[in-house]
Amino acid sequence: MTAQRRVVAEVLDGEHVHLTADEVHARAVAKLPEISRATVYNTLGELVSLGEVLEVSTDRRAKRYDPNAHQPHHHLVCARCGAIKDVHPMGNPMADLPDSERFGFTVSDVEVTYRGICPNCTAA
Amino acid sequence: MTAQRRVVAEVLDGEHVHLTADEVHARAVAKLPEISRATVYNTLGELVSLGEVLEVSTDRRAKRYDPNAHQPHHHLVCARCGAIKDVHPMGNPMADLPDSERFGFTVSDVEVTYRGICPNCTAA
DNA sequence: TACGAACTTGGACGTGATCCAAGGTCCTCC
DNA sequence: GGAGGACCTTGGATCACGTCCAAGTTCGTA
Ligand SMILES: [Mn+2]
Ligand SMILES: [Mn+2]
Ligand SMILES: [Zn+2]
Ligand SMILES: [Zn+2]
Repeated sequence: MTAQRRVVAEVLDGEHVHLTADEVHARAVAKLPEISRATVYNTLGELVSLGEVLEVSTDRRAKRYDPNAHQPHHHLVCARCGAIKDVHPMGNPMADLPDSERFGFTVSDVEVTYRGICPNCTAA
Repeated sequence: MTAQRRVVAEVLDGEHVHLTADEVHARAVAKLPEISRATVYNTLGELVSLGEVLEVSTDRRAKRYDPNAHQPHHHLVCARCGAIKDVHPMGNPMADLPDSERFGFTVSDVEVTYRGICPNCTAA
């Protein structure tokens, strides 16, 4: 556990957000000025392998890193400004895929992304 | 309607597949040797705007172009080899998001991606 | 035939991510 | 304390994918 890794972990800890690697880097630099982008990428990659942080790809821009890894959830994304909310749809989407639609796959995961316009963007 | 556009449309027509722009280009070149990548990108972009073709982003690699634009469906993806199947889960995932989980958004779309291991990759 | 709109082309450019060789830190063993 | 080595960090090079752009081409119309 180096100072660099601690800082990256701190940036993500507790905050219920979805930051890009560059945003994590910017916040890390505020605490440890000389931390490099490469180290931020390395550390984020390790946290993802450890299951402490999730990668979220709601658009084709930068990946976002989600520290809310222990409570399963899905995402609601504003198509205009990119704002992201954690959501918990009812039911179990996995159970909604009949065997006849599984083509022999061993299905292990399902990811649901809702899209729409957020209140801010609706007002503007 | 130029020869180039016709060829791109032909490559996608009828086939129930999910090709990358490069794969479309490769197949187009087989029919019209001097078609350029730029034109393939332009034409795919137009087909997407017209609603004739869907963009599918199941991973962070190249976008895939899906001519099955008229029947709503979701995708089942092999985490190992990337194979993609069209699937039709039961129920309406949109209806499963309670108002209390919408945060004032106007929700217009939902995208469901199942992940697992395909029979080929399970065998190997 | 002359003109102009629309299309095509190859290559330059942009973004996000990964790779890599060099240098630094720190623990262990003598 | 000093040498050795494992592991980490760094900046810049490189990569993949996509977009942009200026120049050239095609083709319908007058
Ligand atoms: Mn989240
Ligand atoms: Mn499809
Ligand atoms: Zn918004
Ligand atoms: Zn597979």
